[in-house]
Amino acid sequence: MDIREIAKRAKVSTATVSRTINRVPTVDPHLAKRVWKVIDELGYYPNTQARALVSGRSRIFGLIVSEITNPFFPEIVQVFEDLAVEHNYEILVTSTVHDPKRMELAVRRMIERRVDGVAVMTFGMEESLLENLRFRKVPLVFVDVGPPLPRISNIRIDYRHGIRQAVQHLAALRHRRIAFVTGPLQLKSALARKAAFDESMEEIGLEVSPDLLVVGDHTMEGGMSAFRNLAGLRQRPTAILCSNDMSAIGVMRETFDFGLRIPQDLSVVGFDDIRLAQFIIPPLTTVQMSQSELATLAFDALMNEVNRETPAANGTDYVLTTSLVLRKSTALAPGQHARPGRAADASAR
Amino acid sequence: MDIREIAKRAKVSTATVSRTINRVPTVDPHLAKRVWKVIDELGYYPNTQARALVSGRSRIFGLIVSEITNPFFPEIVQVFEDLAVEHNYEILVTSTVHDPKRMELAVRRMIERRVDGVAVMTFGMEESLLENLRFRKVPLVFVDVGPPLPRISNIRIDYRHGIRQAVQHLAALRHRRIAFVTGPLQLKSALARKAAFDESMEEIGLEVSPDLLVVGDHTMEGGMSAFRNLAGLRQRPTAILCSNDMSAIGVMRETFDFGLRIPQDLSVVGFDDIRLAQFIIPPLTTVQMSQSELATLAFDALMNEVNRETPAANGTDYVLTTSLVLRKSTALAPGQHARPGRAADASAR
DNA sequence: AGGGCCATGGAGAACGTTTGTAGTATCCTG
DNA sequence: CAGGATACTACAAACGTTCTCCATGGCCCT
Repeated sequence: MDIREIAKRAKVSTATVSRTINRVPTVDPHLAKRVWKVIDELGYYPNTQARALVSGRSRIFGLIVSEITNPFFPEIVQVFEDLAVEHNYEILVTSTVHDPKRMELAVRRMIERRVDGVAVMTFGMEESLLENLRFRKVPLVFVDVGPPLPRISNIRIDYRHGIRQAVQHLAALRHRRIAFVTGPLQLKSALARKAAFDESMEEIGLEVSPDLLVVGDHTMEGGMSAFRNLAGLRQRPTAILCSNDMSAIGVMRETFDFGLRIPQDLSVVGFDDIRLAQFIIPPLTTVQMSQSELATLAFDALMNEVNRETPAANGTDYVLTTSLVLRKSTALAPGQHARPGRAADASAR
Repeated sequence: MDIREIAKRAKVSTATVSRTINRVPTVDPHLAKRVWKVIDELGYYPNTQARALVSGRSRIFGLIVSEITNPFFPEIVQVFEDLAVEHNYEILVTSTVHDPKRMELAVRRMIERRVDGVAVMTFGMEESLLENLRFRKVPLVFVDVGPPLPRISNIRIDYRHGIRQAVQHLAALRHRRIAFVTGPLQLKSALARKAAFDESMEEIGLEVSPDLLVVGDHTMEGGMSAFRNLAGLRQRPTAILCSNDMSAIGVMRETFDFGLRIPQDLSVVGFDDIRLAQFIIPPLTTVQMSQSELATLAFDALMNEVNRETPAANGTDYVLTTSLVLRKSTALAPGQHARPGRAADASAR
């Protein structure tokens, strides 16, 4: 069943049917009604591939994430899908699992399907492989790492704001030995988080000794082994800030085996605010980087680019800020009692 | 850049280029080489929509899940995607969020994109809306709930096997008051799990009092409130079997507030074996229903159907069994000491 | 040497839409 | 009532492939 069948039965030309479906205003309302009637009766659904072929727009957006099984991403996928559906777009999700081969393949698949744009939510892995897409003038949106070129948008994340709040929150609770568990250091976003931590500490005159900087990998296991390192220190930290929530959860899990209580014996702060963060015991204080806002910005960026007549020479930037959300995993540093004290001054030495 | 451009530069016809790309064996190796050279030089990628239009096969499979943010599903999506890529297929994932409207829309989208098959992993919600797909002769694969019709496959889940193991495991640990937290009762799979529990209990002569059957909703919050119900009982259960892992995790979280220790004071068993199950404290004993096997079966079912010359009259069935995986959330019932006793006999009264 | 067969390549018709352009009623204006 | 403007509608050419014929040429066999 195709558009011709509809045309025949409605006694009009295929052109009119097409125009009716696409709601071109010049078609006579009477005729349109007749056409719609036939369409409904026959249960006709237009063939998107034929449409795409002639119109040159596939109405598909690619969405590249690094690991869909990482709890951070499903939320993004969900929101992105919602928006896509709403705008009559389809999405092609792909999860690279940190494998350049898969990334390359994903790019090829997207080009073959002639996607109208691609959102790259891998936080700084292998963007070089996307050269091919750029070359073909496909609108792209990155998180932080996109080059300043036409048709390339960036969502700039203000890591500093949230991390600074977290550090100051801990300092206010009289923590002075604050550890930081980084993410994988080849990841740009992990580097940026660490930098934000360093700056925030320096700003309030707190020293961060190398002991207290331990590298993780953004997984729960990474957090667990990070804590084991930290626990082996002569002087353990009283608070740990983690580069993401999964690490924080790993840290918390490991403290359990050491018989430490959170937050009484140790404060823990995460980053991301994945949904799980509010459900663990105790609920995790963390820096929120809204996944739904991120997805929305990415989608809008693509949509804007698609509808733009002439692309901006240096692409467009969008900003996403982060901010601390307080829950139950932080408390006054051990040994500090809740009395007006001068402890905070010590940090100014 | 299209196939004609390649043809011109390689000094052959478009037919030959097409044959070369599709590796039709009748093309002279010499010529083929020449064609490939041009293709590589120009970075030509065939246009999938044009291909799909003429060949009548889109090489897209739909994948409908109920909630991608539910930790059970991302694993399925990942495995399904892997297989799809491997077979040069694309997937259209959609998450219905238990909304019939979204389901209906998803069906429309899939028909418009002319998918070659759809895997419906919603475990028994709103299959009626898929009538439209069946009508259009699109191969479908369901979990348990598909009707016996041509081109409709089913993955039959053997809930009983795993749940029976779980029940017997608990009985062996001398639990007699075993509670069951169900899923949402409109969900077929939840019903099947409950039925398997009932049967398994009856089989070993253990009574299941109505008190101990509490309905949950497959979420963590549901598990939490389920446990609150159970805790209010005159006689609390010593073990709780849950219809899924999220409920179990909720139960465990809530026991924490009641000052109960798991497994010493209460044994908990989940169902699904989501990845998270092994990372919570204590690691959850649960009935495994392998997500990757499920995804693999679903994909293969679709693939088989697509390649079948004449569809089987009643569709095809595949079987997935479940089985208990022991971790740390179960122990001897409280008050029972690890001595050879006659306690088990009591259940035979 | 001539005929027939096989291997291979090419022409061109689909596939189901959109869309520019040309055509035709209908209506208004003078 | 003629003539032109207006408001639609129909025709037909794309879009980029695949695939069915059909043609060509080389080779072998008698």
